[in-house]
Amino acid sequence: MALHEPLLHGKDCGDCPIRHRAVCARCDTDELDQLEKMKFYRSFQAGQTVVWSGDRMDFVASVVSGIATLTQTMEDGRRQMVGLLLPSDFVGRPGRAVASYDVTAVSDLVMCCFRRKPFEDMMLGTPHVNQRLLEMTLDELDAAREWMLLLGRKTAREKIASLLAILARRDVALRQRARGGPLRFDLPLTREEMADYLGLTIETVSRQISALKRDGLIQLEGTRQVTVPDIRRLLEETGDDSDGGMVG
Amino acid sequence: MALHEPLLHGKDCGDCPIRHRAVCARCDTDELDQLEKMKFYRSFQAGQTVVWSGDRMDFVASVVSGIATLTQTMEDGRRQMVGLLLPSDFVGRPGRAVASYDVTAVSDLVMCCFRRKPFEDMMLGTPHVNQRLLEMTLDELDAAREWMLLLGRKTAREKIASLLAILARRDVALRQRARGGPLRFDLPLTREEMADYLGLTIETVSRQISALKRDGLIQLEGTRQVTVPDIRRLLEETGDDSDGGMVG
DNA sequence: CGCAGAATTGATACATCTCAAGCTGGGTGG
DNA sequence: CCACCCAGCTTGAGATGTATCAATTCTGCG
Repeated sequence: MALHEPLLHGKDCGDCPIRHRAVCARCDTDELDQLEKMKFYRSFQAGQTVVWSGDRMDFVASVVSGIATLTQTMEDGRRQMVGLLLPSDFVGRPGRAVASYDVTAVSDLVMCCFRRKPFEDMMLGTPHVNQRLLEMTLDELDAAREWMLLLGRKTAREKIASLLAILARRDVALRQRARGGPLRFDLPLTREEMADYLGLTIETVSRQISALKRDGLIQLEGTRQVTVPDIRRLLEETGDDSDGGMVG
Repeated sequence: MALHEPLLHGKDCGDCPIRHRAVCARCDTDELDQLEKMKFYRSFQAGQTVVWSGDRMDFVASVVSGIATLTQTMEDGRRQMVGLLLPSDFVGRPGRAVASYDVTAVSDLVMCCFRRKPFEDMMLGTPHVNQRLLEMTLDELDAAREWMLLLGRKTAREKIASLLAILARRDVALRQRARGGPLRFDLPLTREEMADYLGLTIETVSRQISALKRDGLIQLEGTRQVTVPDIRRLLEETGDDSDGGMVG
């Protein structure tokens, strides 16, 4: 296990790629110093489990790079993904030492972990971590509620289109591409992971992706690289109000 | 409109039935005084809309008594309930003046409203409201994620059983009934509201309730009053791990 | 080159939706 | 006090979307 967890100690928060978006976003230099003392980095390979639901978890953490998933599993094996964790997202719950969900690295992953006790103590003293964490939690709650609409009411085609639109949007945000041009990005998830996220089977995911391809809404290079020639046409398939802030 | 909104000003926070569970739970007397100055009560009749999604909302609020729902509606009319608001639950998002969801009173409802601006100002100064709101938001996020599993992976029968179990549990908590005995409670929701909550049609809700009745898992008095002779048998139908803290 | 996991495709089953009647119970007006 | 009415609910029959089961076919990689 230690093999895959090289120590990245001493890395300076000032150079951190998620400094301005993570739970520490509002901290001043004093507070950052405090955090530095309780932090340590951990790395995971794609496919590794970060924690199992029900396990004790002595830290909370921010995703620094890579992607992780939060999933729930029923006794008979049915699985539902309940969160997709991207860089700067927060993992764990202050005040609760036991994980509520399985956390899995779907790509190579680096996390910035804070020892639970000092982190909780800090939250009592300084408001900045609290305020930022509240803001992030409210955002996650909104995202979860949007996903509830998707899971409860959307058709399989709408579900796939919605997921692709979200991934495309994320890429737009990252790479600041010109508006209106074709978008290209890599799917970070396997078909099975997409199925778990969307409440579908792997076969239905595959069929709907093929259908979107047939209809010219997307193109595929291999099985992972997606090109969206016209994002507006894809958005029309999501079932959402047109123009969710994505185009002009 | 004023007809249905009698002014309940001046009511003392000290006597408030949700004093110890709402967003103000951790406030000291000074902070309560501050809140008293920005608060006002509003009442709604069953069926009334509190706010429409997209509307400006100049307050945030706590449910004092009654039940409200949070719903999203798609352009073609498909609806998904994304939250059920019970006494002490919080409505609105600090820092956002526009409602994200439709809020509807499903029973007669009293809300304790705080004017937005002073409330937001207070959150910057004192940590207690912030801390409590974070805790409540994390609880809501957990509930939303549990609901994602239900919406994405559970069968219609499991969905109905899960909802009934939750309502039964809530009643246990309120009335502190003896363990093991039969439970009786009133459904706060119509079949249509249940359908919107569970991602089903009204007909499927009705059929599954009839099926649970046929199988002796529940009894019905009229259309709203439910008796659960053996809660464990009902819990077995939810698909969840047995014994979610409900029975000793 | 060939293998194993991932993905696609096909045929069929089945759960839930849709459309269409009825039913029920509580309220109202004659 | 009864007849009626209406919203909410139930039940039925048939349609449909997605799951299930079963082969193939890709794809990346040793």
